[in-house]
Amino acid sequence: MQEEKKNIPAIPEIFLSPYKPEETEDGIYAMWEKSGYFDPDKLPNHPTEPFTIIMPPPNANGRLHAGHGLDMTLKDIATRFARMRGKRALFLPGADHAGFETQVVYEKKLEKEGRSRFGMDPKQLYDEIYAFTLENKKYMEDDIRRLGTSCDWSREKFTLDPDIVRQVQDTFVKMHKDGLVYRGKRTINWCPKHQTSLSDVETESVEETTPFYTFKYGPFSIGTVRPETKFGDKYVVMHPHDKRYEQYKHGDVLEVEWINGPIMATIIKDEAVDPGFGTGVMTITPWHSQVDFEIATRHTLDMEQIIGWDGKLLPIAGEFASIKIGDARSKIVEKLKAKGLLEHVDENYKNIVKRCYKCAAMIEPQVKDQWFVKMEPLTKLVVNAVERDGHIDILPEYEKKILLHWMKNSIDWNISRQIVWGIRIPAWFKGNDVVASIDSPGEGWEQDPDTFDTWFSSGQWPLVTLGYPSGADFKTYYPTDLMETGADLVFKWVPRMIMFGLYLAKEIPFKTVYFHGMVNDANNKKMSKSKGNVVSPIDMVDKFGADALRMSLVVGNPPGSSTPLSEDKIKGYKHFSNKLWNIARFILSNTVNTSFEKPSLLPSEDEAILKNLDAIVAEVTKDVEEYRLYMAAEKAYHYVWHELADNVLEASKPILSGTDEDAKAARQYTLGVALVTSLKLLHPFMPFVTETIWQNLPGQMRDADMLMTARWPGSTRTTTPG
RNA sequence: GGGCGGUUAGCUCAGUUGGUAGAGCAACGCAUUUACACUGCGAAGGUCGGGGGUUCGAGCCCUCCACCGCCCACCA
Repeated sequence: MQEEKKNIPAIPEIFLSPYKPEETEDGIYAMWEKSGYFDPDKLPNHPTEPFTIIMPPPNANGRLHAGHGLDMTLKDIATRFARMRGKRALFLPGADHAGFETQVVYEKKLEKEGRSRFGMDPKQLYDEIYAFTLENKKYMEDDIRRLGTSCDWSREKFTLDPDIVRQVQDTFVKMHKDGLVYRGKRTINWCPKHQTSLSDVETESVEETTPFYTFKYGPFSIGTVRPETKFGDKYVVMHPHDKRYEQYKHGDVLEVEWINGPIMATIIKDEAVDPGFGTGVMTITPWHSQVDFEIATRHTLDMEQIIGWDGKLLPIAGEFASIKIGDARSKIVEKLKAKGLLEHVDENYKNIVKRCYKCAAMIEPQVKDQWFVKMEPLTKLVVNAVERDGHIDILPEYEKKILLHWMKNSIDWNISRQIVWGIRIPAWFKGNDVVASIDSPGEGWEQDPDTFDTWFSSGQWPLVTLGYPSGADFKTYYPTDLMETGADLVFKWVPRMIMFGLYLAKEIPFKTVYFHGMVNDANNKKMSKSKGNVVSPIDMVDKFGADALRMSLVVGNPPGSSTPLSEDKIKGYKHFSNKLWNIARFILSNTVNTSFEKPSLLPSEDEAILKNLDAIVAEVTKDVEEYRLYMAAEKAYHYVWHELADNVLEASKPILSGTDEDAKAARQYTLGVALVTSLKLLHPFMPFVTETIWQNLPGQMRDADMLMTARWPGSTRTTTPG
């Protein structure tokens, strides 16, 4: 045995033990990064045809989660493929200050320390969150590196970089001039805990069972689920054609006994009332209900605030003033009952309640002066571009329907946020005058204290990261090739980017949108902290290597669908890394000192092996080109393990140990081609193990110093390993 | 209420323009030989949710039904 070991030909020592990703990955990444090849302008051979992916900037307030793992992997596969195909491949990384999200995280931290943002100096709060974010940003960036992401760090952008802020503010000023933003007193979603307004996509509608009360209101019976808002209800509304109430005329006034004594009620006839619901009569609270607000606007009725910004009843509530609305309901019902005004309670009534998507506090509709984006002219641009011109591919295709449906039904977008963590809105007030301008218009003007909704700035991300409007990168790399992001962003982000791209640059910012689904736990259940089934991608990298994680996220995971992530699956691909490692070991140890010259006459068995390999190369290439990455990965995997290793290598053993020197040389050549081609095919999916092997190949097998910049295989008939 | 998916092996899911049903995991049997036990070989496992239709041919296209899931929504 010992004697035989000595006869094993000399191959690099690293192959004598199993593949150990934990010992090589960091070094390989450092080598790539140091080479400068992540920067497309520094690539060898100076390619000209650009290929661009802008990274959806991860929130800089924490570590990456499993979804980010998938996110980075898919984009990195596309980037590495493009780079190997000789494109000027740019993958531009970023970090998101994530306005409201980060502020929520920071407020929790403050709460733990027994502090509160209310009453804090805004500047100090901003600075504290800034420091907190920068610290976390580093961890997030390290995580991106650990996954093998080949992005150009020299171009990294943060959403609060001065040039980004400047351009976002410029856009606002331009939109104001174009009449696309306006200041309006409108119903907004107000979170009383965080004391800020929220856009519709930042709220969650949940069905809940709430008692439905019917009260006596003068001669009428009115229904409500929110008695605590009813103090100011001095309008009673019914449908104009409702025969039951014919005797009451629009504008009639009558005195009714109500919560805190008699009030004067005015009859309003409006078609918004459904005569078939309840008694067909309702009172309205315009300040705290969208529907009521619209009715009141139609008839120019008074509106009065009942609930304060802090979620407590205002003085209009009389004896109930300063009580939190959550506690007020039962007390008010009791009083109305005592006054004999409670007619009926339906305990099983189901209605939709809106809650803050971060803290689940009940959203209080409030009327507030806010900045709104006038959506209709902009969504029209998007619908035209997406529907008619078809200059955009959306994967999976059905997401296009969802996107268009949303664009066709969107309502004006509230972009004001009452938080400090974000880009300040460049608007100035003096008395009743309003000016949109980056700099102060002069003496006595005060800037709007509000900041932009985070999607207002990230909606311009593909533009601003490339230096719109005049940057050199913008000219070279815009529009980008691929926007790959989570399917949950089909509303929040993607349509807004298209909107801004069309509005500002007159071009859709990307040619293809690829939506990935959720990464779930092994049982395909949503990961959540409370369920304790969260899998950290970095833990998996530590345990099985980045390549194994990447493969397990990609294989069998088509666009749009959710994928289960299990340790078993990742372990399986770690085994595959090792399999590839041993394939290299076997081929190298059987080809020591061979020149890899193509023999003048190739035996038919070798021809067949190469022909088969060509077919796989063609299929994988086509699949990646058409973004069927899940299939490309599986095919490459299947070929390498179950064809190359199981069949080709096994069949080669007798030839390699035989006495027919011509057949042996031919097979050595063929195996060399097969190894090099396999490494290239797998590189975009498994960059670390393939590059590690590449670095240990003899020079005559390599066509580039780094596999990362090697040529993507075409037909093996024209390829030699050397 | 509106929109969008899904239903294929025990489990998790692929299946590109319609052309002999696939993978991984699990389970079963066998095997230590020029790489690899983080292995190899083999066998087993499916009336593709149900009905109807188009077609020479349907997992795939059309239609109806059932069940599961996701998203959106201002009936008080």
